[in-house]
Amino acid sequence: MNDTKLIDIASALGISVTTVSKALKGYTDISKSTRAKVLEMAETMNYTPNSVAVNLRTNETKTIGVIIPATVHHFFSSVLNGILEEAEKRGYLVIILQSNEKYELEKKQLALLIQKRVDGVLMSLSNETDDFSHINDAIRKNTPVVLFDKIAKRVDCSKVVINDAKAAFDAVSYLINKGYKKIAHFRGSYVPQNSIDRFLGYKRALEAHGFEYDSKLVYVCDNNTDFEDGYENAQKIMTEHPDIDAIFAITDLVAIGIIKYFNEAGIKTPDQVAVFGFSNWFMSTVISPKLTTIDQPGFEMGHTAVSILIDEIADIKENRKVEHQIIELPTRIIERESTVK
Amino acid sequence: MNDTKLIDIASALGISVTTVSKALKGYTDISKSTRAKVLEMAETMNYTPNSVAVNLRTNETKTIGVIIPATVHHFFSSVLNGILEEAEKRGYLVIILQSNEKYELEKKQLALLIQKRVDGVLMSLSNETDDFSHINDAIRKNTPVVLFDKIAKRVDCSKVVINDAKAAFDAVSYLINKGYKKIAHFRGSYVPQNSIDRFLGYKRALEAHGFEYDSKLVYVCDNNTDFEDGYENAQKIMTEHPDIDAIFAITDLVAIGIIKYFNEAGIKTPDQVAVFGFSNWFMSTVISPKLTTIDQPGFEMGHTAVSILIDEIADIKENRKVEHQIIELPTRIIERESTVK
DNA sequence: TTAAAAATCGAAAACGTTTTCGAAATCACC
DNA sequence: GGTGATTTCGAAAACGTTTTCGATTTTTAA
Repeated sequence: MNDTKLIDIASALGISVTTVSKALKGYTDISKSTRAKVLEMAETMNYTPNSVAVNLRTNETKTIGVIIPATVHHFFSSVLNGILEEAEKRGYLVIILQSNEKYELEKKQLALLIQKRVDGVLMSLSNETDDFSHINDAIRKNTPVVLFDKIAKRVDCSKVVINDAKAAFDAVSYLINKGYKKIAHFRGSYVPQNSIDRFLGYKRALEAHGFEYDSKLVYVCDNNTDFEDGYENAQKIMTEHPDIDAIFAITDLVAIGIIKYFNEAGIKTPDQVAVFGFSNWFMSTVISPKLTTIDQPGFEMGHTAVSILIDEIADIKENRKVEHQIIELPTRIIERESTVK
Repeated sequence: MNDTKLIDIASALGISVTTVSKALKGYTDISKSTRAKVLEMAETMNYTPNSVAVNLRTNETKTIGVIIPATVHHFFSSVLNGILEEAEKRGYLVIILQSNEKYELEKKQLALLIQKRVDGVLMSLSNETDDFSHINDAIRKNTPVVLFDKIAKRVDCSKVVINDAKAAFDAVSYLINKGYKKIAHFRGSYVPQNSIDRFLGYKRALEAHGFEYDSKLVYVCDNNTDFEDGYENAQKIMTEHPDIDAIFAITDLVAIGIIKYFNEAGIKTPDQVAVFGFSNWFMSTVISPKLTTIDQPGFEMGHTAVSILIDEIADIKENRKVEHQIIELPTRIIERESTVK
């Protein structure tokens, strides 16, 4: 019922709270005999320290906060797994918050976390976020922040990302090298950085290989909860530009929508039109034909983000200067059926 | 840099900490004028209370813990979303832990959470768990626990579940009513309750409709991370029992594996063999033919679990007697292509 | 035997709040 | 102007630890 505290052990043994505390923490100025007695009594009384009291005294909570923009799905699931695993390994607990792509909520949640005295926070920015003062505030208050995936270049902190532009460049170059001639792009909406970067990678790859960029071959898919967007735009592009032979989609989800339409419309993939996705979500092996895509290492991203954060927490605690790192995780092409004839 | 505390406001205003605290919390024994001064000063000094100190004093953390057995994927993603949304609405933070289906880890994590003084915990049990003393311990220490999805009947606490046996019964009855005559079952491993219950539902449905149960038509799929298990067992059953005309799979994942094999082997679904899944994961609409399945309301499960937990927390705080509830969320059949000829 | 050194312990302050309870000041009323 | 009621404030204890620093005891060395 009532948990036992230091003072319970102390009075049971007729010694002071100080001695009990020191004995439990292995201080050397306690004799082996009383130390043994304390340990035994703590064991039988089933003592566990009250973390809240410890936190107050030591001014650290061994807890990190995580703010993700979107519903826990697909890519963020992997990141979350990486975060949880590494945090567990390092002895940290993790508090999760979702900003639902809202700047105001993100700001409020960050304030909540630092009020909660988390030792650090991991964030992936909402699509709306273009003011970063809340993040700078947190850092100024000595709560380190590391950004992952959806970052802002202008804020001075550690980041772990993939190179979206390069990954997209590679994808489109791959298609070109495979002999595809008229390659469309189904892009995301205009604000998020990775949407922009993937689009730029597409454009640059075309230009680098002497293809001319045609803005009419770029379609916008801004719904990222189901594949209807890809489906409908696939239908549209095949009436407007029936002679395309490949589509680079911003997301596996969009790519799935495309393939579903093609399958229903009797358009052969990849023979008539190849499809290239992005992220390597689980379902990309479920669809038929299996989807060629870019592997986005979510698990590693979570892992290294936590790792960097905890290192920075230690640096701050020890009054060392913290060196911000920008880690760019490698992506790679996963070649499957949707692009090989 | 250094956050401001009550005493900073107090000394800036030349009043006591007590008065500041009371003013901020709206006590009525503070004059409107000093209250206004305090509020303004708190605003300009950018005061936010130190939650750790508050927690220590008030003995509550406004935080709940969640322990899930498996990697955050598929079904648990939905549950997690429900949990996060409802917790946010009720003003609670949530700490997430994964037991990786290990009893020892689950036990350790639960201890960690109550040491952290979370106000309550939500758990879904690991497959290994068959001793529930850790849960009873938590409850005895006045930390309410509510179990969801993977529960234990023998522990006395609130639970939110679906009726796996009934859902399976409904699924198989549906197949029978559709005219399928020889229905196999791809079950899960032998320990988890829902694996057992779904199997029982299958068996009872057969018997209830005058079909005879044949244990040779039951195959075990105990790998729940990919669909290879379903794929391989589909291959196996079609050589051992080529005359089956339907399979009820314990999971959408298994069902996907079956369909993938059928697609590759030229076995028509549903014309030759119908396939019925379980859970209504996103990918069940990605596969072709689209999968008929049981909708398992993960989001609602998370929602109501949090709701019940927070109510119990309040009950305990107010010294009311807590009444444990067993909530059984409704499931329903989602009819798609894989079972309609 | 004695002085110095080492070993062992505990009082007390501190972390930042909240809340009880009593004191002081102000008010209302006759 | 005196009494009682009301308003307004603050001292202090409490939440459960950790850690400093000094006090006491024991051991060692001469």
